[in-house]
Amino acid sequence: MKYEVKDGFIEIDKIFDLEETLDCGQAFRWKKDGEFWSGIALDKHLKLWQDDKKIRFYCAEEEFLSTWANYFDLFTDYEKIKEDMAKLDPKLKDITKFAPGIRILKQDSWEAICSFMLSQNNNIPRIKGIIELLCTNFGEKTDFGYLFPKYSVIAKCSEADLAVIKSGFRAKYLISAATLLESGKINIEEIRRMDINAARDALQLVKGIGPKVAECALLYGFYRTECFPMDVWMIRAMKELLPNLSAEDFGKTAGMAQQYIFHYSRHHL
DNA sequence: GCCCAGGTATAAA
DNA sequence: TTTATACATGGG
Repeated sequence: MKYEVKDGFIEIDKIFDLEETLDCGQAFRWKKDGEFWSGIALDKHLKLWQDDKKIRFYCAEEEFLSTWANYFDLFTDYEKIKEDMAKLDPKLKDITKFAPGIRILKQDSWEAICSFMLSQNNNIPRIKGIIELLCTNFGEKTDFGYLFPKYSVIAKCSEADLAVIKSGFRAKYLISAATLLESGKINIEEIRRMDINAARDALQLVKGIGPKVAECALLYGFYRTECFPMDVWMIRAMKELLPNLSAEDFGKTAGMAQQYIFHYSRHHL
């Protein structure tokens, strides 16, 4: 990973795009303010900037290397992934070109579990709003904003306590996940080590996690890129654009491919 | 007002 | 085992 240490920021070549990556329905806490993107993830705050040639990370070199380089998946060659996709089906070339700067973020597991439980039967603007309320009401306050709340805090909550986040019927799902994690009946690190089907089964012990949310949580929260979340958009895309392809055809890069297809289908179907 | 949203739990067939 | 319906809330 090539990078330059400048005065107050780390600069890299523009090997991905901030908007396409931070606002494509995989993460919900990044905001654009003026010419900067900023957000809180992994209990840290980051401000970012980009132009046609460069991306800047406003943090120390140590934090860039220990945290953000991995979070933004900078060690993975997405150009190679897109080339392999184009070989699978010529239509995939147009699909990747629509948002060539997408990357799959390596998000916190618990936050991803919550985010995609909250996403069910819901729309992206409101998902963001609910997560914001969840953080401001139950997350630790820092000088740079509210952290994503720990599951130990949510495990102590009643549905009535969670009414303030206006998540509706999804509140009990958050409590179910938090309680199972707090009790040790499911464990993030164990799920990380499981084979993919055992991991799916473990997550679906939570009330509120079905096949789709489990797939999202494993892709975005555990970086299991063989996962291929199928929602209404993906079902339409696969039917209309790629009827001769299935998730298995993408192999270990299914999740990456899915994100390009999802983004494209939301804007073109 | 109306429709519907990156689904799932639950009941019924 | 497959299919239908309720679900809380608010964005568009």
